[in-house]
Amino acid sequence: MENKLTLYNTLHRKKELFIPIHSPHVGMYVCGPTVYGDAHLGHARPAITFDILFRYLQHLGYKVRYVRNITDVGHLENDADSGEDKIAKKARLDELEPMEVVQYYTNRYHKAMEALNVLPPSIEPHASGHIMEQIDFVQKILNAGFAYESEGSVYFDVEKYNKKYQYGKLSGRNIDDMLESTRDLDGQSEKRRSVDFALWKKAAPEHIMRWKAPWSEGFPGWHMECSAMGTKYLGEEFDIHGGGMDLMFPHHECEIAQSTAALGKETVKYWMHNNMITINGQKMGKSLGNFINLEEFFTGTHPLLTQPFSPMTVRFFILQAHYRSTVDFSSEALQASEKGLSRLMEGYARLQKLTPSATSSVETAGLRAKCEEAMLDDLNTPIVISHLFEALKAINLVSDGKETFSEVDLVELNDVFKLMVEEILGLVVETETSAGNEAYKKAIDLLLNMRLEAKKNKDWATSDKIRNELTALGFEIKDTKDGFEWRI
RNA sequence: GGUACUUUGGCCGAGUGGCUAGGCACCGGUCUGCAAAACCGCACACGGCGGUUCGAAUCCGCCAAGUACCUCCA
Repeated sequence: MENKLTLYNTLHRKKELFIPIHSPHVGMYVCGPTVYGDAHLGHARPAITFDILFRYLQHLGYKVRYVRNITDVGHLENDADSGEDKIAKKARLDELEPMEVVQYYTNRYHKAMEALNVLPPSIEPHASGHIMEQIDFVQKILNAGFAYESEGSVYFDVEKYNKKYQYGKLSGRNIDDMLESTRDLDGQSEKRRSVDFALWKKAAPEHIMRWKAPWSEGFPGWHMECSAMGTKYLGEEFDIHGGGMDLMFPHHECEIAQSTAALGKETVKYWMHNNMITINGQKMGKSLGNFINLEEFFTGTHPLLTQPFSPMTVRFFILQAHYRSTVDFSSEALQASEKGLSRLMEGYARLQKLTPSATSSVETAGLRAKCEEAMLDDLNTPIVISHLFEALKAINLVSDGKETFSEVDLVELNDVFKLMVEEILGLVVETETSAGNEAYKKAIDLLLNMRLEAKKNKDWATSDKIRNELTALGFEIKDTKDGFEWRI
């Protein structure tokens, strides 16, 4: 497969040419949500970022197996290896079975992703459904000598691992510094070192989520699931592992250590991380209490929002920034995106209705190559969008009858827009298509046709009455050369 | 304290050693019965101080401000 896709590899801090291990197959693993609460804007970012990558790799002709997990066990509340399981806590508070909590939020996550037009992954494994694989993985690490048992729990021996391999290579951390800065906190823990992390935890008597293992009845450590499920479905070596930047340490660092310890080799070739979303310059995070649910965006029911924003607006907003930049949220920025998106989508709709002329009077031939080039350069979606807007100027001029497109150019332009807008950026026109909706649309058309008649007869009073009252109801009426357009 | 990153016009947000990113807003114009939409034009941006260079916002150094990670978070 010939292409020049470059991706930024966090492991080496630079863009690298993407060469799959087993072309044309590509294996891609992305850390999914811990399902103990509603999805928020922060969840939308990796989902959309890696959705773009998934779509684009397929466009390039690769056969992609995309695995995105659901974390439903092992993710603890507090410092690495103590505190309550997040799911269990939510279940206790709501008086539900843990799996009820999991199912409820998984369903809601799917619904939100669908609204954002995020394609479902090829496989969506649950941590709780892969306990056996995780136990096996822990056993492998023990057998390799990089873990120890303590009071029924199993911990990863970071110091010993670091003597043979390098712990901290992904996040750029130095183990000696880490040991030094935390040494005085050590003492009564069952861990030998504070930097060690849990592979298996013995369950406390009141802990309801528990499974039998050789060491105790308990549950796997948080980092275990990704190592076990990633290698199960994608093999001991696979191409891409993605996730939010905040997962780089400790989660991904520990994953690397686990896999390398158990298998004796590097598992992931390209590590990719999307940046964070900020609110007023501050990271959106659970502990800060400043995160906004996706549903609140869609309904506009959050104090920071001045109005509802549609899923496509949110998607477009995220795509207008590069995935490795932080993007600062504000109602103002969202409004700008909303307007920009509707201009883009209206222009695209107009394009599909244009009629060809004998020749083209404006140049748009380079659009496809320019868009591809931007995508190949580490998925530069903002540049793709800027090229589309430039082409939009030509489209609008032709639509106004000021310029012309030849049939060849028109077909090409339609093709590129369909490819880039719909298939790669995944932007779709948001419309409801029920029968009642159709009838309602026809009724509006009828009214506007009556207005057209009135205009012909220079009956401005009637014409303005129709337009003004529709405007008052929230419609936007635009007169065109030979008719009208409207939207709500 | 350690590590990393960021700093671009009113707002958002790309980018390259010399060539207009783009969007939104504002203002002016074309069009229109009036408007809206569309189109055209407009602001002539790159944290500060030095250095490298024929030339730097883009490379290097120092400084300043901010953010993130080092605990859970996408």
